Amino acid sequence: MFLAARRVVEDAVESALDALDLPADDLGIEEPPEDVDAILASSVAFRLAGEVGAAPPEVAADLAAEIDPADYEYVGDVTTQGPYLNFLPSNAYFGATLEAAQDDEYGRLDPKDVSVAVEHTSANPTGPVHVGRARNPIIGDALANVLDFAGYDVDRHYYVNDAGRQMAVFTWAYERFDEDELPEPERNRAEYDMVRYYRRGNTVLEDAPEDEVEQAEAEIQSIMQGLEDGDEATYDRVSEVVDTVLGGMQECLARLPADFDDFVKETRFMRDGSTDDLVDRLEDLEEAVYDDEAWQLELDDHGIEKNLVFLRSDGTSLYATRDLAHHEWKFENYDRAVTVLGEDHKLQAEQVRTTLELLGRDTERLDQVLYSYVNLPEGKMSTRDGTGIDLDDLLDEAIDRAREEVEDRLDGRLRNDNLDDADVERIAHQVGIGAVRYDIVSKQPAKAITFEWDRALDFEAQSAPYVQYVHARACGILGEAREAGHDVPDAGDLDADRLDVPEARRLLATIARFPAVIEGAAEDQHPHVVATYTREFADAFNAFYRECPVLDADADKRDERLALVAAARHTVGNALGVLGVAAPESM
RNA sequence: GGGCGUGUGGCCUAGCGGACAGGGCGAGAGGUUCCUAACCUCUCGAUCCCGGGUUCGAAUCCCGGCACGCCCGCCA
Repeated sequence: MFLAARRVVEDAVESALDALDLPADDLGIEEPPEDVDAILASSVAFRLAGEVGAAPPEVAADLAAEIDPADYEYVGDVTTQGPYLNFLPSNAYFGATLEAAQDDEYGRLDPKDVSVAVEHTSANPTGPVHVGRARNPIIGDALANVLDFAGYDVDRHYYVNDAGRQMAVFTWAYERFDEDELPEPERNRAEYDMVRYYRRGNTVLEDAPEDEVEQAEAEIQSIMQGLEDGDEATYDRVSEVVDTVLGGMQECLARLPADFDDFVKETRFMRDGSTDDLVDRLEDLEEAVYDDEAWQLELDDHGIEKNLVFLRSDGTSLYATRDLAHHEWKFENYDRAVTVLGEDHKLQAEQVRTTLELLGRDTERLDQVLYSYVNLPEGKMSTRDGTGIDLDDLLDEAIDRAREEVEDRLDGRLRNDNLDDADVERIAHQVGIGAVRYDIVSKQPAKAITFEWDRALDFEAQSAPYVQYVHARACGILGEAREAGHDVPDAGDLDADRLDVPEARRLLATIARFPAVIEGAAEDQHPHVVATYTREFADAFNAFYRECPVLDADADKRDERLALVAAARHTVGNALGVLGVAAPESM
C-alpha cells in the first residue's frame, strides 16, 4: 500500500505545484520522523520559498490548500507542520493494507520477468569454509532471497575455481600422500578429510629438500598443462578432488542455509572454447598490447593503472581471462548478473567491468556487491595455514549456547505449552544459526568486522531472537484463537476502522511499508535494510502487544485484531524468510 | 607511493541533503493475578574523526588532513 500511496502523493504534489505554476523537478518526497503521524511528507516548500518570495511555511500552506484529500484514495488529510507538507493516511489505506497482508505471501512483488544470476561465495574448493568467508554466503543468499521476493527469476551460482595452480597442488598432494601419514580429520566430513592432503602438500612445497620439491613441481606443472590442453584424464583426476571437497563445503553452507542452483566450473569455459574465442577478441581491442611476450590490456585510459594480462607468455590463459568468458556467458543467459565479492577482489571486479564494456557489453546489467573481510582479533584467517575459525565450529557453538539459553528459560516460562526435547533442539538451531546470520546480514557490507565470539553470539535485544520472538508470539495468539474457536475472518469482511488504538495503527502502518522495503532492498542490493525493518517492526508489534489484548478483546474489536496479528505474522515471517533466518512458531 | 573503502555516546550499530542523530550493549530504577519477561517502561550517556567549503538547511555533498582496512603478481 505504501508503494501505491507514494505514487499518489507524488501525483498530488505535482499537480499542486502545477496549479500554482511552480517547477516540479524535485518533489522532495520523504518519510517523516517517527513521531509525526504522516506516512509521507514533502519538503518542496524550502526550495520554492526563494522563487515565490514567501516564507517556506506559507508556501507549504498554499500547496496544502491546493490538494483535496478526497481526490486521492489513500490520502486522509494533508496538513502542514511549519515548512513541511504532511500526508496522513486514509482509512482506505489501512483497510487495503490489512486486507492485502492476510495473504501469506504478503510483500512478494509482482513477477518482473527478468532473470538474474546471483553469484556468491565461490570460495576455492581447498577445505572447510571458515568464518572469514562466512559473510559471502550470508549476504549472497539473503540478496538472492530479496531479489526473488522482489519478483526476479533468480538463479544462485557458485563459481568453482577448479583450474588454477591451487587445484593442481591439491590433486598432486591427494595422489602423493597416504591417509595414514596424515593427522586425524577435525570433523568427519569430506572437506575436513581432504584439506589434510592440501595442507601437507603445501608444507612439503615449503620445507622439503630441493629435489623433492622439484619433482613435485614437475607433477603440478603437468596437471596444469593437462587442464590447459583439455586432457580428459587430467580433468577427471582434478574433478575427483574438486567435487569431493565441494560436496563437503556444500553441506556446511546448507546449514546456514545457503543452497545453489548451479555450480559453474571455471574449466567449463576452457573446454567449450569460449576462453580461446575471448582471447582472440581481446587481442583485437585497441587497448590490447603485446608486451614482455604476454598479451595484456592497457586500461589506464579507463581509470585503471594496472595492466590486465590475459594471455601468459607460454600461451596459457589466466583466471581473469576465464572469468571474463564466464561473465560473457552470464550476459548471454541472463538479463542481469549480481556478484557478491570480498573487497580484496575489488580491483579485479573493476577490470572485469571495464573489459566487458570494451567488449561491447552493457555493464549496467552487472552489479558487483562488495563486502569487507571478517578478521580475527589476532589477524587473518587462512585455509592453507589452518588458521581461523571454521564456520561449522561457529554454528555448533551458536547452537550450544542457544540450547543452554533455552534450557535456562524453561523454568521461568509463563506459557504452559510443554516444550519437549525435540522443541528445545529445534529452537536451539533456529535461534543459534539465526543469530549468526542476523548479526552478519544486518550490517552494511562495506564495514569491516572483527570476529568476537560474544558479540556474534549475543542473543539479547537487536538480534535474531528478538525478532523471532515476535513471530512466535503472533503464532501463539493465532494458535490459541483457533483453539478457542475464533478464526481469522475473511479478508473481505474486515473493517480496519475498528483498529482505533494508536499502537494498532502504527503496527498496520509498519506492515504497509514492507513491500516498499523489499523494493528498496532489491534496487540497491541492500539486504541489511530488511534487517533494520524487522527491528522497527518488532518494536511496533511489541507496543501493540502491550496495549491491545486480542483474545480477551471486546467482540467488536477481536476480529480485526486477530487479522492484524495474522498480517503481522505474515510480514515478519516473510521478512525473516528473506533474511534466511528461521521463523519459529514457538520458542 | 598510488587506488578504493570505512570513521556516529565507553563498546556495537541505523540514518547518507531536510523536522530535536534512531536503536542496542553497558550502568541504574521499575514492571508478570492479564494473549510467551528472549518482552516492556523510565534514567544516564554524542565536539556524528579534524579543518575548510557549497547550501535556506550538512552526520549526509565537495576540497584538504588524520586513523584504520583492503588492493596494486604472466596467483586464484
